[in-house]
Amino acid sequence: MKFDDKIPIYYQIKNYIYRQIIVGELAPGDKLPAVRQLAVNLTVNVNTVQRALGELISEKIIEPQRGKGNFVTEDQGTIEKLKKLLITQQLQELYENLHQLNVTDTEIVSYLQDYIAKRKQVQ
Amino acid sequence: MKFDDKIPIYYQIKNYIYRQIIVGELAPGDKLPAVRQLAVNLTVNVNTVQRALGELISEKIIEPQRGKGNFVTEDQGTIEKLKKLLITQQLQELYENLHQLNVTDTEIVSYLQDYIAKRKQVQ
DNA sequence: CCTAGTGTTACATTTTACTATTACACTATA
DNA sequence: TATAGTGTAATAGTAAAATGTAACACTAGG
Repeated sequence: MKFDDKIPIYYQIKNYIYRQIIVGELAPGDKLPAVRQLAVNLTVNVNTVQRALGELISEKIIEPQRGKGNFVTEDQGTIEKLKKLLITQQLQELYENLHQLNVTDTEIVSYLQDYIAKRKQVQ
Repeated sequence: MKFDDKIPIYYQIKNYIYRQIIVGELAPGDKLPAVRQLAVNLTVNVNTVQRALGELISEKIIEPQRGKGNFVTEDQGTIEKLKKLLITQQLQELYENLHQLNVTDTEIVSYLQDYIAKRKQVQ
């Protein structure tokens, strides 16, 4: 996996697992790959994987079972809330960053529409 | 100044100066605060400021004059290009991150509109 | 010429993320 | 009960960002 060298790897792994859970690649109750396997897949160290998982455990997104593995929470509400939170965070980041560049509300929307339209042309 | 501890400080300083130039707080030809003064203002080390300025110099956004100071480029075109680049980068980041969460093009736009509408209510 | 203000650079040190390695604890199963 | 698969944790080492400090080079003005 390719990482952004401006952001801690453990943090990018955390978001990677967030995404898998939200899109259903990892369904509620599913067992995650073993930490050593994840480390190999992502070409990072076990401790780095563990640091990411540790935060997911604190947030009750996954539940560890010693000797068995890590499992996605069965609580669908938690996952729904997570998805909404992540979306809102993304929107907030865009909004604040563009406002700091003196872009107005209406411009933000129209710029986004232009951007999406341009993407479609290319594809 | 408050920094995000997930992103290098020098990088955040670079973006901070980008913003000041784009919104005109620093106009073309303006002299930036002295590096030691910037270090005090931002409560960071001179070398950290210098690292941020070094990249801005490489990008021709500012021009150093030894013994005098650092000056914003007089080339308005460079600044315009920079603004467009930053906006596009922000849009791309939002787009890709939300798509990874299985959010469709139309949903992205409507979520953004909702977000802006909600912000207005609060204010 | 001297001094204050400026950019530039170098060095040692500290901090943190990450790695490599090893060990320990628990579970399931042959 | 032995073994393989799992999570958990500790230790030591490396790399990069950031700091503290100092020195050097250039400019302007008295």
